[in-house]
Formats: sequence, C-alpha cells, structure tokens
Amino acid sequence: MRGENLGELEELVLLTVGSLYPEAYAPVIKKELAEKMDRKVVMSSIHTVLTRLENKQFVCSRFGDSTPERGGKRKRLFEVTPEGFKALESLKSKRDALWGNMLQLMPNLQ
Amino acid sequence: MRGENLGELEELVLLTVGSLYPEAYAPVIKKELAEKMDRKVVMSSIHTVLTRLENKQFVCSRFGDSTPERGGKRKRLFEVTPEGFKALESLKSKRDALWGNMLQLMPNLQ
DNA sequence: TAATTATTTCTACAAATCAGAACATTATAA
DNA sequence: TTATAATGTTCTGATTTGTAGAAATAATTA
Repeated sequence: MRGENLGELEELVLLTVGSLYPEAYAPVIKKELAEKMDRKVVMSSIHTVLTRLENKQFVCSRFGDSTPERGGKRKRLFEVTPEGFKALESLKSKRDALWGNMLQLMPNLQ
Repeated sequence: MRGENLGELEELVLLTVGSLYPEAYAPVIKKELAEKMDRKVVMSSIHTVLTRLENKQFVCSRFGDSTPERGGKRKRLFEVTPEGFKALESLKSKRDALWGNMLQLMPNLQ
C-alpha cells in the first residue's frame, strides 16, 4: 500500500458524500450508509475516513451556516472533488468490465 | 472490521476469479489484476486474500491435473461459490444505487 | 451561568493489505 | 543425476485501513 488505493469503506463514504450532495456531513453519511448499504459504523469511523479522503484530495469541506435553529457544533459539509469523482469512475468502469467477463463465463450462476 | 465485510482487494480478487473461470489460479489472477485493474500486488498478497476468501466460503479450490506439460507445483484452481457470487452481486447493486443518486445530484461532474 | 444537544476531534487498537524471503514440489533440460 | 524453471506455501514484519469510545467544541435553551 502506498496510500494510493481507495479502501472499501473509503469508497463507500466517498460515494455516499456524492449521493448526498450538497448536504453531506458525518451524521447523515452514517445514516445513509446504514440504510442504503446495510453498513453500520460508528460516527468516529466516518470522521476518520472523511479526514483521510480529504488528505487524499478526494473530498473537500467547509463549515455550514452558523445560525441554524438548533444546538450543537456547526456541520462540516463535504463534497466530492473532481479527483474523487475520477477515482470512483475509474474503479467502477474497471469493476464493471470484470463483471462482464464473469457473467459471460459463468452464465449459470446468474 | 468484524471480519464480515469484503475488503477492497478481496472483492477485486473474487471478481477476478470469476472473470477467469475456470482457470483462475494465483499467477494469472495477479496478471489479470495488473492488466485490467492497474492493480499491482505481490503474489503473497493474492495467496493471503485467496485463503481468507476460502475461509469465508466465497471461493473453493481444487488442484489441477498432475500431468501438465510444465514444471512446478500443481496449480491450485479457484472458483467463486454461489455465496461468493451473491456477495458480489449485493455489493454491486447497492453501490449502483448510490451511483444513481450521485449522478442525479451532480450531473455537472459527469 | 448551567444544561442540553449536535457534531467533531482525539487516542488507541484491530484487521486488511503489502513486501520480501525461505522453502517445497513437479517437470523438463543438461 | 543434477540443474533449472515454474509454480505454490509459509513466515515475518511493516504500513494502511477500519473500529470504538471518550473527550472536546460550539451552538441553543433554560
């Protein structure tokens, strides 16, 4: 590992950030992951991954408005960067190609 | 990690085993991963992952013919089990759903 | 000011992945 | 018979990725 690959959870979180645009922040990412992917993780895992994704330049972040009608810290909102999108796209297209081969070779399992 | 998720490399190797049916064994898996996925890994990583996948019942293995026209130990051939195929399918369909949402929300990045 | 709420940050550990080396096995070549 | 080539296995140790809980922070409400 030379820090260039996207881990399993990293990819999922990145994808979720994209699917939640433009209101992606840790708690809703956690919720979405649980609901859509059956993937239960604690909040701090989401944050850890988000930080790593930001270091890899696959997401960028900014703080939300400071006067919402609620208590609590400001939301930290995340967005997928063009680099992040490319990374996702590249993974998907390659995986899809392998899927195509597999379905062709083992049509009985479909 | 509670040992129940399919890691990034585990998924790729599993998919590659399927796409190479019925001649999937470590060296060609390594080659295929490098060529189709730009994913360079050393042989021992493939073995490690294959062993884990077999423990998870996502692949099964048998030894190849003992009289091939080549030197070396017998090939250990791997196949995706129905459970393995289901795991791949489940991941794919969930990820594709997130992809759909993302493309809808950020069509500018396409 | 204190309590409550929502979220982020810190810290530490576990699991997955990576890399290289030593060794075993089988067939062919010398 | 010995050497060589082509596998495959196993081990050891390092790095990256994933997990979990506690602590800290910032905003609102009492």
